[in-house]
Amino acid sequence: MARVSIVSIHQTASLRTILHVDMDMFYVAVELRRNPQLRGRPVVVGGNGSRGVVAAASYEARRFGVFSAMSSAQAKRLCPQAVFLPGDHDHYCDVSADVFEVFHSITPLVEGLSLDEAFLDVSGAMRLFGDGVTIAHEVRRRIVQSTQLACSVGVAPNKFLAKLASIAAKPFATREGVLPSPGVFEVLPNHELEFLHPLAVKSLWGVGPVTLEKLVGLGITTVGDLAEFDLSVLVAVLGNSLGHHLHELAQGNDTSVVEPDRDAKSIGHEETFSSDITDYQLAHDHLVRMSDAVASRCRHNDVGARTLSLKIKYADFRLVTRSVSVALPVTTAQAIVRLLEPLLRGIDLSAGVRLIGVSARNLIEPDQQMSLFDTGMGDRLARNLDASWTSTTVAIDEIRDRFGESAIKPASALGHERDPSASKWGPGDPESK
DNA sequence: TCTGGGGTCCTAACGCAA
DNA sequence: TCTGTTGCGTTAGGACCC
Repeated sequence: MARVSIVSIHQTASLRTILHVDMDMFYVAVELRRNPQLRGRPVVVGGNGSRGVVAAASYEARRFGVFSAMSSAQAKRLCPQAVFLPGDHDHYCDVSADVFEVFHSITPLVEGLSLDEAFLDVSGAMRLFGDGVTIAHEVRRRIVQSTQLACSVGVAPNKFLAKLASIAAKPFATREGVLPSPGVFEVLPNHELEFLHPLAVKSLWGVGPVTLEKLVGLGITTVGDLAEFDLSVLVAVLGNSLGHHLHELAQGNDTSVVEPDRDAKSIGHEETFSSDITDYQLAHDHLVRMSDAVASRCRHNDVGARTLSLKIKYADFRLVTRSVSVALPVTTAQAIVRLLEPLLRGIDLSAGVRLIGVSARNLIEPDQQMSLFDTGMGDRLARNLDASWTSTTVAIDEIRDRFGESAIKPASALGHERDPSASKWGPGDPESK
């Protein structure tokens, strides 16, 4: 706790220097490192099947209009001569660990956003290493030395601007060739708006296709337009949270701090099938396999899940989710399957299922579990508690045998006397609506 | 032969308890 | 005892990010 308060006091100091480091075409660069003969050629990493998408494209491939998130099929049409690689997530994780080791050699205040990018709060490291730009060059030098990989670094007084600055620091692919990149780009204090206001409004964090369409409908195309726009209208159109959020960003304001060691909020696994599924038994087999993958990661992270979700994407891309919460966290595949099985049975598979996903949310660490006994269901369980319940592994059968059917109902129903003829799964049951 | 897989955060509706 | 209010947890869905 003491460390957290020191971090927050330090980071709320009025003048911060934040770095956003983004590896250049990370997955592709890692592949080129172990296959140097591919350098200079268009290379695409991503799902290779008929339903795959591009995870990363080399600058040479981008010249042909290939970008991440595009379907692999379209990428092949645009650039048939590209080398398509399936991707090796485990290897990328290993290389990412080396990159993050470099970040931690500069400052402990490192917040990873993904395998290949992170925020660094270097406000406290400047006495040792020099100003923000000097540190940015030092980070680049150390990463090249340690991994032979290139990165781009944005330097700014807050996270949001640092993120935009790193984009400005990146190489840019055009049809004619790849423009050289500065590698480091700084947004100076008191010059934030000069940098920010000419940018397209879609470059703001939180503006995706849907929000962009609404903003364009209001006549807003640049960040400058947004900054001048009436806040009350913005809130009316975008909602309270997003309206205020974007309005603040447009003024260059972002008070969020660099948060090291953020715990995962959910653990999930999902798969798109090469052909659509209509058979319940087959769907059930996939459910078991994915539950096992999720449970295994939960145990590896030493957490139990109080909420389990099932996600189904139909052949026509309609998406449905079903979830169930339990009083005590689960960590076994058996328990997850027992909870999700009834939800899967309630879903009509006849339209064809393209994707099934399983995720664990409401994650609880073993030492937090005892706090469950302070509330609701916990009181009842506690009276029957013995030492074995401190285990993180709780099988549903065992809960049912020892505490009755109500113990596996949603926590909202716990402690309430409900009509036994009412829905087994409470208000979330689609059958009960 | 359009549209992955890993996540986070927000909102609305609803039921229940105080 | 009844009713309305408020707050909270759960559930479902949507938008967004890399």
